[in-house]
Amino acid sequence: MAGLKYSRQREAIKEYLSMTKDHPTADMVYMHIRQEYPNISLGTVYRNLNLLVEQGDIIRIKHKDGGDHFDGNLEEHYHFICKNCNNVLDLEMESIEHINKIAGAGFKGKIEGSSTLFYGLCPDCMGQ
Amino acid sequence: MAGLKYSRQREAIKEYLSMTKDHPTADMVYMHIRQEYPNISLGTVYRNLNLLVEQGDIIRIKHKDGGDHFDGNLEEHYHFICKNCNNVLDLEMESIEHINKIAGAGFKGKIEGSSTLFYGLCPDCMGQ
DNA sequence: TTTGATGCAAATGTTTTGCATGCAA
DNA sequence: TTGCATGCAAAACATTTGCATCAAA
Repeated sequence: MAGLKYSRQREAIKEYLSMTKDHPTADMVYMHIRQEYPNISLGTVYRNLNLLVEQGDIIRIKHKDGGDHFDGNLEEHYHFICKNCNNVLDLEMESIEHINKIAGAGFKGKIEGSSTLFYGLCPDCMGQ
Repeated sequence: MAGLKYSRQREAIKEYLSMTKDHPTADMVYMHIRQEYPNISLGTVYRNLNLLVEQGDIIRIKHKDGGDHFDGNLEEHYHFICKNCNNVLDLEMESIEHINKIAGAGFKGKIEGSSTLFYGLCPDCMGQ
């Protein structure tokens, strides 16, 4: 009954997010896909981004300023936001999945996961 | 030159957030403060919430659905969001501050902090 | 053909802002 | 008095949604 149909727009969005190392917002995705599909609408971009997040094909990153950012990199990794330039970077670091056990220790509910966002100054902004 | 002036509205907001165990949104804060100050405007609530976050008097929690939530509890603690009822709960758990060191290990920038959000099912939603 | 996906535009929900007035210092 | 804070309303954003049409299956 689910019945998901193929759409080239959705494929293009997924493809773009899996290739880029940026962490674009919905609007940035829209701007990019528009180069290939000039008629695509922002609504379609939003619909597909939500769909892809639900399916687990991409990750949604809640950003302090403006809207959400999206990431097509499915390998376990962590994000860093520079408080100066606001860029989102990938961090190369060992897993911190153990924090879920720590959180679950005294909790009567069920911890299914967690999302961590690191912040500070990125390499480029270090020298002021 | 900053010159911050006293305002009873701001005090009321701060007071409310430091007392309640809920994690209200801007609108919920507005509704509550309105009982004491019927003329307060939503704009004032937003202005003061932003101000208090900047000053470190309260914490902003980015929630999946709808707007941000706010917390006046300044002691180090962690938050949990139930994927079923969407409530925000405080978690009693040991510190996981060490993850900042882990993140900083191979990073050329500067990690100043992090925010972690746990999610899953809360005790009330466990039995369906 | 049947039904999900799209483009377009209008609608929604949240947060910010301009401005005249109020109030703290 | 000076100038930050407020109330009000309009504006700015980000995101969602209704609907007629398009295109997979």
